[in-house]
Amino acid sequence: MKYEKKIAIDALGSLAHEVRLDIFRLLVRAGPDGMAAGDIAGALKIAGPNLTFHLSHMRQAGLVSSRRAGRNVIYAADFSRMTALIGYLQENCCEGITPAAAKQKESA
Amino acid sequence: MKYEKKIAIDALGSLAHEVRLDIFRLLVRAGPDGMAAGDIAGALKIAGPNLTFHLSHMRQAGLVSSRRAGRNVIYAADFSRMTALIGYLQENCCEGITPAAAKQKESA
DNA sequence: ATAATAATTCAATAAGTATTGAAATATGAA
DNA sequence: TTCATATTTCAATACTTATTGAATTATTAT
Repeated sequence: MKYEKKIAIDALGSLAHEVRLDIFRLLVRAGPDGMAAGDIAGALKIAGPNLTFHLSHMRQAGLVSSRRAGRNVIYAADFSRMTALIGYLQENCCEGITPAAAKQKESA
Repeated sequence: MKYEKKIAIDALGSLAHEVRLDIFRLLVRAGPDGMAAGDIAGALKIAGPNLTFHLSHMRQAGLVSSRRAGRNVIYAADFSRMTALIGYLQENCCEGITPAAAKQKESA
């Protein structure tokens, strides 16, 4: 499979679950500083092991990064993967429908 | 769950599979006229029942529409769901990173 | 060193998704 | 009507993903 497509599918699959979408939105709102795993668990009421499972999934998909800070592990949204995904969808799945593509079409 | 979020998750899940992403991209390229199920199966080398399974999935998610034409059933991409998905992701998962949002931020 | 807190790993189970081949339905042609 | 083509339904199986509770590892504080 083409590399770019695999990246896109991994990101799509990672976001296609309520818990993970909630996590990602929370981390987007938290910004670059991110949030401790425990705080995410508290905010979304998810059990520890389940949270780890979903965060690992998202990290594998490149949607979040993590770093340790004392006994906490801080997770942060990785925006570049998100914008790459949107770019992929616009280029491959829209064909002149989105504003950006429509603009291109206009000037062609 | 919020309605808009459910719609987004369904669309994400529907696109998060190689076969379905391939189908969708094929239908996007085919345009509004769409393609007969058999032609999709031929182009992507998918067995009939499996194709039906994936197309049903996508129709349920609102990504494709279908109509019968003689003995063929024609499937077409539904662009509005796709653009709605991109809009959702930009609004909820990007926070001022995409060009559009950056523009808004600029003028704010 | 001991205890307390934070997070992860592990193993078991439950739940959901994908694929296949055979059978059924729908339409059009001879 | 009978036959051929197109698609779907069905049932079985295989595969993947999600959830839970118990045990483990990592870090800090006493």
